[in-house]
Amino acid sequence: MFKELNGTDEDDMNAPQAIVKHGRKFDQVLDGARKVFMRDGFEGASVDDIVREAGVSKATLYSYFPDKRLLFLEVAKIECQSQSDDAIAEIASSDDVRYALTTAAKRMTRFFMSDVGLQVHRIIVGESQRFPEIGREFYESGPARVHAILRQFLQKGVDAGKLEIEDIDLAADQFPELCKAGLHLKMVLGLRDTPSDAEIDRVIEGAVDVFLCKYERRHR
Amino acid sequence: MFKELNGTDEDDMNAPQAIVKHGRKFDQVLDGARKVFMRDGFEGASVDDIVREAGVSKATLYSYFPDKRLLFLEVAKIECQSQSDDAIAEIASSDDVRYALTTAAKRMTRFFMSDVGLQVHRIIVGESQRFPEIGREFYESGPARVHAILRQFLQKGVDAGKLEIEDIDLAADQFPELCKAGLHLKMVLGLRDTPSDAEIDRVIEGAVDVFLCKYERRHR
DNA sequence: TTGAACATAAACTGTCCAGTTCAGTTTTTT
DNA sequence: AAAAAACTGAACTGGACAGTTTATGTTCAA
Repeated sequence: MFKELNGTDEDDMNAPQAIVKHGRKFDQVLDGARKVFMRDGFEGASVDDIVREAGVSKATLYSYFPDKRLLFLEVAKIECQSQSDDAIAEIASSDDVRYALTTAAKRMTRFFMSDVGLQVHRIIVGESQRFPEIGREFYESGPARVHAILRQFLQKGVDAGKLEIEDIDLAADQFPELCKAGLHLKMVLGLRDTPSDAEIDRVIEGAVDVFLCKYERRHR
Repeated sequence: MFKELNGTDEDDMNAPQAIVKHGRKFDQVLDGARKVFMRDGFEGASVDDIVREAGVSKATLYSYFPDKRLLFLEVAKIECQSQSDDAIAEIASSDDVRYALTTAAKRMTRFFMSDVGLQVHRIIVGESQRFPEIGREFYESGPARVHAILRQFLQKGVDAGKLEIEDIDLAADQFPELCKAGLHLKMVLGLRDTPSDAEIDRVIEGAVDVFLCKYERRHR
């Protein structure tokens, strides 16, 4: 992705970023930007704040990134990737369906409720109007991957005769929603503090209960 | 709400707004602001746009509202109220639990997916950092009321022996989440167009199925 | 019909901030 | 060590925009 407009393709084989140029202090810039964007949002973050935080001159920043928007997109992309990467990993590790779902749900939910997870969510939602591509980027690298993995897991359960699901896509959409019950919106709006692990566990247990009550194959 | 800080309580009995002053063109201002805020978001909307849209002078606007933030808060408050008012109304009208849930869910969900509903959601989420009170205002007048009504409905079902629920608050949180499955986030991020009624009905049916499978009392 | 309250247009102030420029310094390469 | 490339800091530009002021016009109640 982001390959489209890349006229000057400096390093052929391993171009992790395009459009943006690299240099010695590239990572400093990215780290500073990440910190400030996550703290203040897109509008709230000034480029001067970022260069101060990054310990870099403004000219350097602008030698890497053509504008603030692209810098933000880069940061957001990285956050989104790290999200789904450590949030799901291997769900299929157990053949006890309930246990596997519970474990995956806990990891996922703890990320949803983390400071970074919430702030990414806030910014993406708030800016998705202004930057439509950021909404897609986020969706593809987060929710869509969760959906795909869950879908595959559920299909396996069906094939093994453990689950009974007519509409797997719907089910794969329902489960993550159930995991948010009551907590997520309140957190996003800043109406409560981080739930304890016990609280999350209770919600997850409820989610798995409801989910499996419907979809677990009746053993007779 | 918003009564707390009202030092100068001009009209005693019927003070629909406080802090803000009234005048002939008050509604014009509010309508224009509503339109522009809903189109462009808080940051994206300039006061000059609003007065142009409202057909009113800037000075007039500032004679009603001390600043842009309060104007936005007023508009948001009105939107939030209208939200829950037409979104839920009377759920308890039927004693067929499945039918009542389905009907209420359809109304609720259609609002979630409407342009206004989505835009309010986007703006509130995006600005809840900057204006913490707006998050609470929104939550109280929307989701919290849904929760309360649903809670009451479920309790009635339990009392009547139709439902069997250990944790009613959790259940009342789960149901609205189930109704969003797959659709809401995609809509918020602008990744798909408004779902057809049929599509919404399918999701709702799935939500009610899952929900009642767990919580409907087994009749034997 | 007069005067008080309301409204107007337009220019103005002050601030904030993205992005640029450039002369000079440091680092890397050869 | 010399040349090339990367980086710096600080000042500057230009534009956007919230909020104010002023001088003038309109409405309506008494």
